[in-house]
Amino acid sequence: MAEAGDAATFAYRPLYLQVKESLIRRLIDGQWQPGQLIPSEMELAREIGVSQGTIRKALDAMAGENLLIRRQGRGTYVAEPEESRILFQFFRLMPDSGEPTFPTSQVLRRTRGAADREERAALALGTGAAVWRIERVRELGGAPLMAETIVLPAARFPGFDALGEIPNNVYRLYSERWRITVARASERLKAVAATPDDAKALGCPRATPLLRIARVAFDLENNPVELRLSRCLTRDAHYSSELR
Amino acid sequence: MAEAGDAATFAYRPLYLQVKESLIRRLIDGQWQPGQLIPSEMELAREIGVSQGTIRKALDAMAGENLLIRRQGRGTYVAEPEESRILFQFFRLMPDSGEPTFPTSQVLRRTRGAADREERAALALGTGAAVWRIERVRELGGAPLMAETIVLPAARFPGFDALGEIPNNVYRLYSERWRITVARASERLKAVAATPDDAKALGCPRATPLLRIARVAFDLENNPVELRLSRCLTRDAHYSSELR
DNA sequence: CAGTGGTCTAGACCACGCC
DNA sequence: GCGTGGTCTAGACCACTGG
Repeated sequence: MAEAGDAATFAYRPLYLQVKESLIRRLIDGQWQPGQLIPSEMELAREIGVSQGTIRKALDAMAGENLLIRRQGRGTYVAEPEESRILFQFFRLMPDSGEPTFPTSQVLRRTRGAADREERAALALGTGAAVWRIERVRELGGAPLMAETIVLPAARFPGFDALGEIPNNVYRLYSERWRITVARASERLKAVAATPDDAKALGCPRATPLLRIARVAFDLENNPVELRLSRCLTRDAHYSSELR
Repeated sequence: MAEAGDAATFAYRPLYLQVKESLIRRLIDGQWQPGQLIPSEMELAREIGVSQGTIRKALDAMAGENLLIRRQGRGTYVAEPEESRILFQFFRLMPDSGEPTFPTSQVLRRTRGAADREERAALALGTGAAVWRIERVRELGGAPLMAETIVLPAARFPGFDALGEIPNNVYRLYSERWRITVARASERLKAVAATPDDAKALGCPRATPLLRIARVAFDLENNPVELRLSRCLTRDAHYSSELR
């Protein structure tokens, strides 16, 4: 980290970004675990050999990406996939009135098969790659809200079949069981008509308009790790999006 | 700005936030106009009587909210509602394949009336308040994409009836004609069935599933200034949302 | 070449949480 | 009272832009 200013005219990267990447590497390697208190700014500055201000810029950037949580007076922690954070960060479907709540889940099926064309494209898989598929219904206040299909590359989730019950918060499961951190996700929304299967699962008439959310989730190294297809009833709920 | 550290234990506001608010005030007052080059960091620091670093934090925060555009070597500019920025910032409906494009608009109707319950709630209006309503169809590549109703509080848009043609980019119109800057927007998405009117405007069968976007746009002072109801065909397009 | 924003440093003080 | 992150300052140098 001594060659801070060698800036070969091209490929110049600010020091704080280099520091940030080296710290993200510690998250990827598992050297820093979710929930853990990391060293203070002063300690990191001494260890890495840069000023406290440079460490600060790196940590602030990581906190801005929800990888770290900074708490004045206490320290800096590695972000955890706990319910409330996931709810706020990754779950944009809100009841029309009342507070956002985490829906319950009921798993219908869990199968293994060859990834189809769409799944291979979304998950960057080769032909013939195997995937796990989880189908579940999620309810809010006792009423069905969404039918969901989660598709996981089998290669990234070894021992998936040996798993007992699948919990509601699967991102915590990915983290604890396979050390996979979901860092960001990209969603594509469309309006579709309920298929007979959807109608049955959701208890709605066939061809009811549903909000279809196709989500691809990415890990810390920006590899796609999950494809999720949700078909949502939006009679009493909506997808919330803030633009600025 | 001399009493930087009087911090009455409660109601403490960091200096850079106070500076930021005073600079936002210059935008609201029109002292700084869209597109204008504002004074350099050093000049502002001297004028306001704080360090360059504090000015920087304020300007960076404003740039993060897309109020300013900073360009190394050139200076800091007030953001303008130009096509490409609006497209990127406020228009999340993308073709399934190909680059995002700004759709064309054809205005069907322009009427004035009393705001209904929903409009009053969204725009924070009192009973009996008047609104303008613009109904238009937007097309992409010659095919109808969305039917849109724009609702504006008449009080905020004086002389609206004297307006000639309504341009495609209405945010630029708001800015140039009424000095209203749209700083952020909040959207609620649902799936609905096409009404007969929608079906006619969009040239689709009745009851086709449509993506319904209800957007409320806010000005620099965080007052709602526009309600927009869009019903979108999502056969060849989708709403894009990035979560991190 | 001068001027701008961007980075980096070093040091002081403040607000906060915990003991 | 101590250690943490948060703010504020001052100054140096770097990368980029335009004349």
